[in-house]
Amino acid sequence: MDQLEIFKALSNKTRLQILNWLKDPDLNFPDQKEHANFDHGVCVGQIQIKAGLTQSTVSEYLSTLQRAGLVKSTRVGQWTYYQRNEEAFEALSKLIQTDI
Amino acid sequence: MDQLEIFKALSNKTRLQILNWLKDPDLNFPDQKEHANFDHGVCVGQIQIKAGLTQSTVSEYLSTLQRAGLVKSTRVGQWTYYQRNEEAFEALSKLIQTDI
DNA sequence: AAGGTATATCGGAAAATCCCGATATGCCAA
DNA sequence: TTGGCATATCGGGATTTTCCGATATACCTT
Repeated sequence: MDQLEIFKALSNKTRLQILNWLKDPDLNFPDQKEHANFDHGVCVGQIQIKAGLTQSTVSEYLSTLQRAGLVKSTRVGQWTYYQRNEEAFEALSKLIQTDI
Repeated sequence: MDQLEIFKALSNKTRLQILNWLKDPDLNFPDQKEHANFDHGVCVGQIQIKAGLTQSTVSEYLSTLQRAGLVKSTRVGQWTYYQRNEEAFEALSKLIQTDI
């Protein structure tokens, strides 16, 4: 758990929004719901549309969140699905009570 | 509580160290102990020495932490004492469990 | 009032981050 | 195997952050 890397990852409005959207894929990504379930999370393209930024930027942001451990990804065919890593948030919450 | 401002304030190694040092002034600022108590926290000069950065930088960092609500300051004569705002950390810990 | 000390603010060079378009990679279907 | 689609990576201009030295402000002492 690299504190600094985590806080840097959280220091961006869009990345915070993405994490928030991933809390409720059903609500925030209705389009994906028609084609696939959310067992592995939400695919990059859906997140990109919602974010309104370019594909490259969103892909990079998701990598940043993953390097920080805040999300995990699953590749299925040509899609990469991202979902929150809830254990990381619990750990971060506790870390703030003890280490920071 | 501005999430983004808080995470930006925490996205710097020195600022994280300062917050950590302020958890135990007795241990981390023995020099101040000889001249003043820690009722209002630690003065900028002591923090500056420990950080090994210039006075202006440390002053700026403390302002950043204060704007984020993570520390509070008290002016006494020519000294400004800074101390942690523990309520903010508790709130942040809970915010991560609910809002992020 | 004058000089000394502690802190805050200003201006700026260097480094990091943001976000883009272009391109590369990997997978799938025909 | 060729073309199309999803995602990742690359190169770079614009903006922000980092950290400095110089200067301003505020207070205290004499």
